[in-house]
Amino acid sequence: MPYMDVKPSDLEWKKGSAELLILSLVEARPRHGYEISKLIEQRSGGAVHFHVASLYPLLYRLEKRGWLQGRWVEKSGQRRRRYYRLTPQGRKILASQRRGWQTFVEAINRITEVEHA
Amino acid sequence: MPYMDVKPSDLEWKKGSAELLILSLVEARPRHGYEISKLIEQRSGGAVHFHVASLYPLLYRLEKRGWLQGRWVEKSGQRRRRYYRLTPQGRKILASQRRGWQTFVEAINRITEVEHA
DNA sequence: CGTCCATATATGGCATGGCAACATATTACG
DNA sequence: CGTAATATGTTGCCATGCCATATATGGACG
Repeated sequence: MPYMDVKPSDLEWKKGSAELLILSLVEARPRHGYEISKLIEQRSGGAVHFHVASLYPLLYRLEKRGWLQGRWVEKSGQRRRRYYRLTPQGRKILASQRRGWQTFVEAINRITEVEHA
Repeated sequence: MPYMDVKPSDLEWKKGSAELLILSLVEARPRHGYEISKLIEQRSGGAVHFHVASLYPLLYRLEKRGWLQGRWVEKSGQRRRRYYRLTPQGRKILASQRRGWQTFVEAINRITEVEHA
């Protein structure tokens, strides 16, 4: 039976938000993919979850665009990790996306507000 | 040259928000597709725009799911219009989606907040 | 020492949903 | 009569996220 799930949109809302999330999380310091995915879950209290199958390809895309720069780090007693840091261009994009997200949310709120009389 | 657009996500953010927008707009009274698309543009100040190629198929989906009920209305001096009204089930879904949207936005904001020291 | 779990990265194929482009009608206005 | 605004509709493409699966390492436990 399809459409049993009352909230299919919860899944769809995520689309496009991943970029902003990742850029934000590597703003303060470089992080690796797995760390980013854990942070998203923790900080959202489980409300938002990005699968690794979405995350890694997205990291490659962001690096390809020059917004992130990745670097392999190998430490004894650890599996190799690829740390991504925000490039100057990425920093500009992040600022722009933060503004855009605010504008978007305000617009959605304005439209979906309960009509008063 | 690809990726010239600094904000590809602005387009992606919309994905999934359309359901909430439409359900909200037919909450107070029945509306037809064209009216809904105009309202979205007006109330968002042009920040959000849904193309008809997204809108009409979505209206059919929502009707198919029993969240909306459509009805043709013909008036002299007007092209025929299909007015959609919110069903009782649709009303429940709308309430649920409003809550879900709030939760989602709060989660995103929490994750993307600038880190304080 | 073997097994299981958490860590960590990677990929092929699928589903969803918005968009561009195109298409059809009707009414109003000059 | 041409053009714009209104109003609905469809086909095919593309971007993005998900599922399932795969590989590899280290630590804990028995």
